[in-house]
Amino acid sequence: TEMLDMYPSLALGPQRVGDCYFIEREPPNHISLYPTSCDMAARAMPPHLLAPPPVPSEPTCKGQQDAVKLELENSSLWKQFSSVGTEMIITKKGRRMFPQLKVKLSGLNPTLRYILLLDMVPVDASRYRFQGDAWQVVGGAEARLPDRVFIHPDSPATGAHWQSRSISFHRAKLTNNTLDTQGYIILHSLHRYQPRVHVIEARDVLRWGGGQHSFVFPETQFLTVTAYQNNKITELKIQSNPFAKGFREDGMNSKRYSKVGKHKNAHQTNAGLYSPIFTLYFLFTLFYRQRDVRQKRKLGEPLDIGEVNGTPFLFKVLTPFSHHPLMSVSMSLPPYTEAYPDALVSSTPFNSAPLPQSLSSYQSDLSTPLPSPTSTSNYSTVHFPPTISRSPSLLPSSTTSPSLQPTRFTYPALSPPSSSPQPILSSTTYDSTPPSELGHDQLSPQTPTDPSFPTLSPPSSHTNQVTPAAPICNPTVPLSGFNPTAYPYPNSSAYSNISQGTPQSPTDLSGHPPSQSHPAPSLSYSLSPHAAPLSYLSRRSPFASRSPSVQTWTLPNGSSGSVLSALSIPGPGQVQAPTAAAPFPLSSFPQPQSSLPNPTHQPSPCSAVPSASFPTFQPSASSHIPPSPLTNHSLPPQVYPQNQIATPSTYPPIAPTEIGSFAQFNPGTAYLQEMVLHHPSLLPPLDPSLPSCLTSSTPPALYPSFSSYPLHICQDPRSPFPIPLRHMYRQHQHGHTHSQGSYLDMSGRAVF
DNA sequence: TCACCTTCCACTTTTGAACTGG
DNA sequence: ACCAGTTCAAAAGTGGAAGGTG
Repeated sequence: TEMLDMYPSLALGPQRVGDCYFIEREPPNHISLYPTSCDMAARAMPPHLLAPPPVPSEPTCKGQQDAVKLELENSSLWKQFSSVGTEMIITKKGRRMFPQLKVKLSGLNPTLRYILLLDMVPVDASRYRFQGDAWQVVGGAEARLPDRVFIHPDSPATGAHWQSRSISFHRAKLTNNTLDTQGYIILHSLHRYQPRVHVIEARDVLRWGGGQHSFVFPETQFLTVTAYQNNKITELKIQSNPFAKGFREDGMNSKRYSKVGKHKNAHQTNAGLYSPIFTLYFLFTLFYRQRDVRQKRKLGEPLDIGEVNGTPFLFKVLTPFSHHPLMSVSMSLPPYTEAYPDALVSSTPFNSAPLPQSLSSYQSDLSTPLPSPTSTSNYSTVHFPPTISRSPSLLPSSTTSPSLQPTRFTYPALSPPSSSPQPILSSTTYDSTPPSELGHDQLSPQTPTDPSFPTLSPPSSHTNQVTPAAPICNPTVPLSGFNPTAYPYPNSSAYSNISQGTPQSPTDLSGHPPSQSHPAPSLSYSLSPHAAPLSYLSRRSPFASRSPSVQTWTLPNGSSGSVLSALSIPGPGQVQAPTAAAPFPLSSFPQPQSSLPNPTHQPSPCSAVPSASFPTFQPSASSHIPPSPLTNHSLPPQVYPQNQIATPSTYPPIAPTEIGSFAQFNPGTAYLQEMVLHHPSLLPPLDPSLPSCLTSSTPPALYPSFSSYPLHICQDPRSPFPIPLRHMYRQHQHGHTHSQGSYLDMSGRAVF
């Protein structure tokens, strides 16, 4: 009763008792490094036992309409760091991230509850070293560590709650202590990681996963270090991080001028970011009313799960041992054992998703629909051939902003099938660079900026004026020629442009109305049914040229262009097709345009896009970049049948390749293509009978970026609960505070 | 010797209990 | 007794420096 009071919509189905939920990470090849009994049991269970009957959803495209969007609020700051090569300190005791991951959610059902998770996935399988002002690959990555997920302290909270404020994951800590017991996210030093944010619908404590959306912001990639390697990063950190004020030489707080100007700052708390409730009692709140928990704490009474109803509930994260970027991935949703109330179903965007594995749009790279127990034939599986990445080195050539020149990175490149290197971008046309977004995110005006990001250049114009990018119209290129293998994850430049996309009208980049003019190209197969058109703008770094111009790429639109707007993809404009030696055929697609007047101030759009769908981007330090095999568009598009699993034998050798600035998120290993597989026993099958927003030409959903490390939510048929909630509660009592958020490790333990 | 890591330091911000007043 | 606002010491978050480790 109390629980129902707390969660009015909570309706505990009898069959749920004893059930156990997991957030599971599964290796692409379904080989779990840490297979658990629960997981094994789940897999052993017939699909129909795991996947409840699909909830009758409205035959509408509401899912699209209400597509969940996640925007990176402090995108400009991230871009500044990424332009230099973001480094994150990891310590034994745990270190927070800076910049913080600050996002804004929208598109949620205000009445439903959601859980926000943060995790980190390796960007590649390499270890790096900072040498000669550049990051270079020095070997293979170390064995993957137990994955841990940071649960936002507000979780679970209603959609209204999440949408009413900025969401910060600043409390998440990174550690290099593999034996960490605090539950911090364990990372290897000198490795590259990509943060991911997951939004999971939690209708009630026993029914998670009504919808699952994962978001990735390429500009948030970082390299882990125990001590800063690049002094440019150090400078940026000191200038940007309030805690580092003591190291600023200019100002009253400089420790060199210690005792001077020292003052306590008024309470600049993050009030509003975190509710005083829920947080650390994340799981607890699933069973208790907050006041009950407080009361028990006051009385010193232990909180035992048995006091609730004996329903085991847990999240589990499985860590894939092997994580070759090309490995297959699988994702599953928690099956529901009972249909949601119609009202709820209709009110939630997730439920309307017709396809089981839709990577819906770029708003969210993961949108998991309700499972269907009867069908498994529609699992969308895309197997991408090895990604070829061989990018020409990019060296800072300009002195425009010497203090923050892009750091060169050398990434391992997968051997291309083709021996003839092709420039990813052989020729570029530029338009005016949008004004800088400086002054944002605590950056001082003097903070050197890297022109690599459109928002930062030109350095001389640190104004808030918006200089809308005026992408040159790109001749429509048949998408049929689109070769997924040639399009690794886009670099940050593209995103930076996207985030600052100028377009504001619903016309596509080529001036065509959204969605019809251009038939879905062959690429569409790799896009989710909700996939939106994607365009990229890349600006040449001032380092390379004083004549800023813009490259705009538009990817095929897998479905309606309306979704694209969520990505804040640059607008109107046109697509500048790569000229000579274009890595791939380009075409302009309908591009929903942002309604925001000032694109440069828009939060960074989530890059929740299938990595394979991104065109390879080459930092344009030079317009005469040596050809890259990766961009060899002569390679025929390869479409793999669903359920096809990539075999390690297909992995190309890794060869060190300097691919330019970290900030550029160079193509290649940074975002390797991934293929999608669905867990046969856990994945909700696609019900063909369900209404779909997809057009007949729209291929099955493609699992988006970083699908190699999917976040799984599955139901375990067995009830044993490895760790009593009371234990977690006690941990909390003696450990972190509620507001610190909570972590889940691969073993299913919640660490507070 | 070197790259990398750990620990400590001095600084700052954040936090929350204690206090105060209505 | 309760609530809201303020105060302030402790805790926590910073990068630098020195030393340790392999």
